[in-house]
Amino acid sequence: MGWRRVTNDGVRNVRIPSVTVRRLPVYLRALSQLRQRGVEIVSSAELSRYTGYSSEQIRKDLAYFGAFGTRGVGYSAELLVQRIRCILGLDQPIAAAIVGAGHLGTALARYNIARDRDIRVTAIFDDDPAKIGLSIDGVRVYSAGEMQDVIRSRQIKLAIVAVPEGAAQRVVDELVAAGVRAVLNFAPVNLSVPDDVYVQDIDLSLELQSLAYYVAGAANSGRGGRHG
Amino acid sequence: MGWRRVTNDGVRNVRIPSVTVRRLPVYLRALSQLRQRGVEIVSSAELSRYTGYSSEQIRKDLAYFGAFGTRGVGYSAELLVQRIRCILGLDQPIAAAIVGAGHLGTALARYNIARDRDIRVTAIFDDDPAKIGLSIDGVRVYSAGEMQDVIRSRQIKLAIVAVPEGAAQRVVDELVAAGVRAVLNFAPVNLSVPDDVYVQDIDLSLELQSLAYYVAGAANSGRGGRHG
DNA sequence: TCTTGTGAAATGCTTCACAGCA
DNA sequence: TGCTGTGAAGCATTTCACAAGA
Repeated sequence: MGWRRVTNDGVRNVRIPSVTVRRLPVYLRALSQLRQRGVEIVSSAELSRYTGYSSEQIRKDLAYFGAFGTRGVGYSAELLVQRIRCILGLDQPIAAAIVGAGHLGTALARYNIARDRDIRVTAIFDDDPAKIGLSIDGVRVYSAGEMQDVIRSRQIKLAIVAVPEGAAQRVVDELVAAGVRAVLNFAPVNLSVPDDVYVQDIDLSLELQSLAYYVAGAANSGRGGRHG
Repeated sequence: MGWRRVTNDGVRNVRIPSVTVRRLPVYLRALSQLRQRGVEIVSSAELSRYTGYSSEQIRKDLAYFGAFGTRGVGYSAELLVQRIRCILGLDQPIAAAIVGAGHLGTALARYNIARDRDIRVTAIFDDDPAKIGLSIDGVRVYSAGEMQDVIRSRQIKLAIVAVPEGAAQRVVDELVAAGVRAVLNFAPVNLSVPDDVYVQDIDLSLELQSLAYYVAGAANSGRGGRHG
C-alpha cells in the first residue's frame, strides 16, 4: 500500500512502508516512558515489551532509516528519539487547524492541546455565528469564510476535519486549495483529494460496527487484542 | 494478522481476514446510500465507486461469506444489507458502554447516540462525583463502583474506553472481568487483555504524529489519501 | 556473549485473468 | 453480453535465522 521515499533526513533512499511510519510514533512514546525511568540504552526486546510489536519488526523499521544501534548493546534512547522525531518532521513545531467546533471538534481541541507539544492547534473554524470569536482553551474560533486566509497566512499544512458529512468534501477542497497537505478526517465520507495530499480517516461508526463482529463471535479463535 | 472463523451465519467455514471485517461496515454505508436513491440491484463496480475499494476486492470480501450475487446481474442491495448486518451481528441491537465522561467521552456519547441505531450506548461511567447521576443525551452517568454490576446485569459486551492513560488498564481489567468482549480504546496505552477479547485502539496523538511525516515529505510520491 | 542488521522464507492481502452462469 | 466467483500470480509485510560486530 502506501510508500514514501526517504529524502528527508538523507540517511538512505529506500521506500518506507506506511505501516512503518504509523509505528514510529509508538516507538517515540515507549522511548519517552523508558527515558523517564532513567533508561539510556534500550534494546529492541525492551521496546517490544513496551509496544507489543516484535523485536525483529522494530529492528527492521528502524533499519529503514539507517543503522543507529550498537550490536551487542542496543540503541541510545536519546539518539533514537532524536532520529525518529526528525524522520517524522517533529523536530520543528507543526501548526494544525481543526475545522468544526461541535462536540467532537471541541473535544479534540482540548485533548490535543493538553497532550501534544509538537503539534499545536492554532486555529479552529466553524460556520455557526454563535461560536465565531469564542476561544477554546485559548484557541480562537474563526468563521468558515476566514478559513482559507488564515490557513494560508499561517502556512498550516495539517488539518483535522470534524464537520458533518455533507460539508466535508467542500471543506477539504478549500483546505487543499489553501495548502493543507495532510488531513485527519472524522467525517463519515470517502473524501477525494489530489494524490499528493494524505488523508487518514477515523470513522467511529465503522469502528464500532466492525467491533460488533468480534462481540458476536465470542467462541471463536480471535487474535488477542493488540493494535487492531 | 487477525482471523476469525465464520460459524456465525453458517455459510462457510473459512477464516476471514480482519481487513475484510473492517471493510464490511463501509459496504453497509454505501449500500444504504444507494438504496436511498432507489437502487435495488448493485454491481461490485458501483460499490467500488462509492467506497474506493476495487471491485475485485469487494467481490472477494463478499465471497468469503457465500455467493449472494447473481452472475451477469449484480447483488440485491436489500439482501446484501441483510447478510452483512447478520455477519457483523448487527441484526440484533447491541448495548455498549462508555467509560470516562470527560470531553472525549461526552462527545462520543452524543456522537454515537445521534448516528448509530444498531449500537446503543446505554451506560456511561465516571469516577468524578460531580458527574455521577447526570444524564448525557438521556444516558445516565454511573459511578465507577457500579460499573461491573451494570455491565454484568445488562450483559454489555462492547465498551468504549475514554479515560486517562493511568486508569485505562485497570478499567479494562474490570470490563473484561464483567464480560466485555470488545473494546474501543482511546487511551494512549498498550492494553493487555486475554486472547479472546478484541481491542481496537484509536490514538489521536499517534495519528497526528504519523500525519506529520506526510506533511514534511510534501514533494514525494505519496499515495492519494484514501483509506489510509 | 549479546544484540543489531538483514537476506530469505513465510504469511497475508490484493490484483489479475478468466471460467461459469444468468 | 455482462457481472460474479475464484484459482493463480503478484505484492507487501512479517517472521525466521543467522552473520556481523561491539
